[in-house]
Amino acid sequence: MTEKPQKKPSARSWKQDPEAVRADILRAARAEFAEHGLSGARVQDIAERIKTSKRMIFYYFGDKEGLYRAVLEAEYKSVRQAESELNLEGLAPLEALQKLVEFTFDHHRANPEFIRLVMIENIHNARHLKELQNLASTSSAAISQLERICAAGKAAGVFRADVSPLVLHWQISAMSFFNVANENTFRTNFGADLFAAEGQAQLRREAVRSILSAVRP
Amino acid sequence: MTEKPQKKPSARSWKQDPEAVRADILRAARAEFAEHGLSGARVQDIAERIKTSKRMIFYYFGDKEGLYRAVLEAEYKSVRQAESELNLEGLAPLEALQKLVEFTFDHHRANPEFIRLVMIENIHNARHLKELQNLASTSSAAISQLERICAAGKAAGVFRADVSPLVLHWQISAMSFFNVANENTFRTNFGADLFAAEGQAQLRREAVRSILSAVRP
DNA sequence: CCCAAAATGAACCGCACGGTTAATTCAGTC
DNA sequence: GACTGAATTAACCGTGCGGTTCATTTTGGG
Repeated sequence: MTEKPQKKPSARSWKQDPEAVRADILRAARAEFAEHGLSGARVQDIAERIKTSKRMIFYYFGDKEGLYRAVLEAEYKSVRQAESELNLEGLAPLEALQKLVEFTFDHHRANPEFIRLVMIENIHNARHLKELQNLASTSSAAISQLERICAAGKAAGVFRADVSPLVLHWQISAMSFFNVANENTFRTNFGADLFAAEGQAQLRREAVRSILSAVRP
Repeated sequence: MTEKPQKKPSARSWKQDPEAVRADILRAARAEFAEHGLSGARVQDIAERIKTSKRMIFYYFGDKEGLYRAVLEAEYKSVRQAESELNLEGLAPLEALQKLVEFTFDHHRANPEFIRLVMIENIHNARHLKELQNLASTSSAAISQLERICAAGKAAGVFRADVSPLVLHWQISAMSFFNVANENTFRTNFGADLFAAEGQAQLRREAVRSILSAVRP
């Protein structure tokens, strides 16, 4: 379950690889927190997911909330990293916007654990997220992408003059997030069709359509 | 905190009003579950919110999950009731659709406890919602409203021929739900502007715009 | 080889929390 | 006004869980 890349290949090294243990704990904790929430997660169960003891978790992360905070921070960093790697250079504004919507839609779908952590964090009124000041600086790359796209779109006359990048981000996030976050209640209430392959393709197309048609002058 | 309407005004009646107690417990439990989630909620705290004992809760609802289920069911019923009271008779399709979006947006904003219960239920993969077969029959009134609007809109030639009421409901719900559910993380990441009065008005307008412009032929 | 510091293991602790037992009070009935 | 069943209270219980103690092993430096 846990290969250790150990930077210094100290030959017969057998145990004692703090960084790998830390990383293992983080992964296991992410899964456990995403599955059961903060109060629902059991420290014991996190330890049992990997080959370590409860003791180690408190040793490295202090307490349960400290571990939760570490998971949250790592996850946000990783997601923002992925966001920043989307390259929209050289695309016309409408094309760029379409690609951004499709990317966001797909990226949310591909990262349900992150979605669940954000849901959980909202249940807690973002109390823990607020304490992560390291994150404050790196405000999402998606916003700056949208700002560039909007500026270009307005300059080219293909966007309304009063489109707001922030509102656009809100709309794109809303559909992409809801699609994953509320899948279970939605399918229970209205059937599973929208969550099969064709249904998802349709929702993706319609999300693109509603965003693109809303920015037109 | 808890006036009792007692059907039979038996003069000096002092206590012993089961229905009122049940209703009190339900209200207190809704608040507690909405605030802390299923595992985070404390039965003791629910009892302390009103003037009753932990024992009463188990007496009336069996166990913690039974109480949670009762809260969920009552809340869904109440929300569907409110939905069904929206009257769109005599409006042109586009106007009707606009009213429906505005109503949904406002209704979500006005019922944060319901939103939080749905979030919590999604964390639990809708496990408890699925067990509420009483609800299965009464599938949302919003869908049938949308079906009527879409039929009229297509007949009048103001809607695309392939708009799907279900997809439309998905989009409207997504924005309305996200707006409340993710307020805390969104404002932490991107500032509070969108959640002040003017910001909310703007989001409401833009939600309407994106839906209306997406159904046009 | 020795020693201090870091890392780990095993067993333990206090208590909060869901749930129960058993006794008491109330409302209506004859 | 004694009887009955429903409603209510107070006290209790078992244990799961977050967190700790203490001892032991491993690592790296002189």
